[in-house]
Amino acid sequence: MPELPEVETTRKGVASLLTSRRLEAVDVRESRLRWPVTLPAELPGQVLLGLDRRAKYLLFRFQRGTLILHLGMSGSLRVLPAEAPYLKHDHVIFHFEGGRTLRFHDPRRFGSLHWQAGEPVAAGEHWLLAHLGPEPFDPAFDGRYLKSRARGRRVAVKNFLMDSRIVVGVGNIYANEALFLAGVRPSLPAGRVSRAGYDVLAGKIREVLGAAIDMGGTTLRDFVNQDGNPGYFKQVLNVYDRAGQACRVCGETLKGLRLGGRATVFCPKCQKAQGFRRA
DNA sequence: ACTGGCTCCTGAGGGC
DNA sequence: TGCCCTCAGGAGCCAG
Repeated sequence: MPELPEVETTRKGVASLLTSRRLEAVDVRESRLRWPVTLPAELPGQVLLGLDRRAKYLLFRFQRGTLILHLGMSGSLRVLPAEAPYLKHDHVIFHFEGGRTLRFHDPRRFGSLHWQAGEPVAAGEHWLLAHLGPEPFDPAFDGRYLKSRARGRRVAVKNFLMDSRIVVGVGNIYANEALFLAGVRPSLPAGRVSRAGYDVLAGKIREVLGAAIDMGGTTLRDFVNQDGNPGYFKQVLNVYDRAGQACRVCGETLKGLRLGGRATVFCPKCQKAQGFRRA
């Protein structure tokens, strides 16, 4: 399940292999993704100018438009020689000049592909991207911002942080981890988290995402990096998937619950209602 | 304006 | 060994 670090790792890898290459053909082998895939006839023949990212969307900048790709839950991209055999669930194949192919592989088909015509910068106007909040590494994302957006909100702070209109790129794993490191209880209504709590939270979100990006992304079951090698954990996860086990800090048994339908784990001792551990 | 629940889908994992 | 059941999860959508 690609989280922001996996998407960023994929972006770097694919960009290094395909930037400045001309796309010769696109083979849509399965169009039933999250939304039906419809790509324009004008796409083949264009040169890939660069690869950007907004939230977990990858933005392939072509000469006359932008291809907007989301990996969904189980999606991955690989760059392979044209003659390499296709795998089951290789849904879209992009044939680039020089015999390289980009393959979008997505067993669960929660991923998506859209085309936004026009100058590359116009991709931000696409409806998928229009209402996204700031990137975690945007200077505008800080405790003051979070506190201002949280005023009056009764939704659990964990779900608040996972709302892409508030801040993008904070998936379930990192929401759990950041809340643990900040000492904030996930179920606390967003409006009741203190300004100090949000100051620490903003920093911890950047910390856990940044560390994972630096290491090339943590990985769970489905992630395959762009070279086709299985991913692996490098970052120690303190709470995610550890319900019932001992807190690494205090030894207390970690508790699991569901918030907004998502698996949530926290330490009852380290994560007090209002408080936060020293940064 | 918010909120919580639903939806898409396949493969992994547990129980027997 | 194999079958069946449950469930996970990003994020848009929608009803209340």
